[in-house]
Amino acid sequence: MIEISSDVIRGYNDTMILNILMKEPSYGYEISKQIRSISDEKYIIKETTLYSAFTRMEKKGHIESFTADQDPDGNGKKRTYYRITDAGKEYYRSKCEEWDLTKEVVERFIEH
Amino acid sequence: MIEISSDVIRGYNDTMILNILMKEPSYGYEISKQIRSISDEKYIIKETTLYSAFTRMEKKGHIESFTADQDPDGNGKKRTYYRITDAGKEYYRSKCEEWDLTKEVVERFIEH
DNA sequence: CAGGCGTAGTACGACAGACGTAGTACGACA
DNA sequence: TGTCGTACTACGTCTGTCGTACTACGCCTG
Repeated sequence: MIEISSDVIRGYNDTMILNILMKEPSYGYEISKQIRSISDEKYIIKETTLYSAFTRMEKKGHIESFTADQDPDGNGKKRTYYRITDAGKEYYRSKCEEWDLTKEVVERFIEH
Repeated sequence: MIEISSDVIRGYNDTMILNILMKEPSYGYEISKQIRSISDEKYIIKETTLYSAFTRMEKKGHIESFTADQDPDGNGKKRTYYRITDAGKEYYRSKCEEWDLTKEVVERFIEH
């Protein structure tokens, strides 16, 4: 089975994360599971890659973090959630446009 | 105008170069011009990126270098040409397959 | 009741590939 | 004479990914 190498997807980790956050705020572990399932197990993001993406994107102002209880019934456990900002949405949309262009260009160098 | 960022195309520089070398042996400057024109000026590979790709790919055994005269009439000037090897062809084909998969996966995270 | 698994991360250093900057060298052409 | 196009090379920096390792809590099972 062919695997997706991270160098290929490198430019799109942030975009994938943002795509998930466009629907609703979420947190690391959940996002990682979603990427895995949306891609049919074809792409599994590494923990370190994911969490360093959060730090980077928060610095850039594309996401915001907040903590919330793990259970609604609220035992003390907290999780770090992330929410996409307006700047993040803007960035996500530009990345989508960029993708269409990139896809078209790369395709010219691919033989089927 | 949207520009293709290098992180996106990162995993495909080698593939693009190999695509050009699949047709015939070529050399740095010429390959750079071809990438530029095939992509309609949308992707311009940096010199340093290109030449370091040659070194890397030669080490991996995907390409071979040889020198040849710049003009067929042969004044002393030489150029370094590169030729794709069998291993390089194999690698190129696998990258093309990988691309199809990657494209499909990334697309699931893109909104149009 | 001990140990493993799932959940939910953090810390740290290594590495590869792309990039910025700069410099070389030669010929054509104005 | 100087600039443009051709055809590179050298060197150091930066960014993002990855390997490894460690913490901590709760649940389940033997």
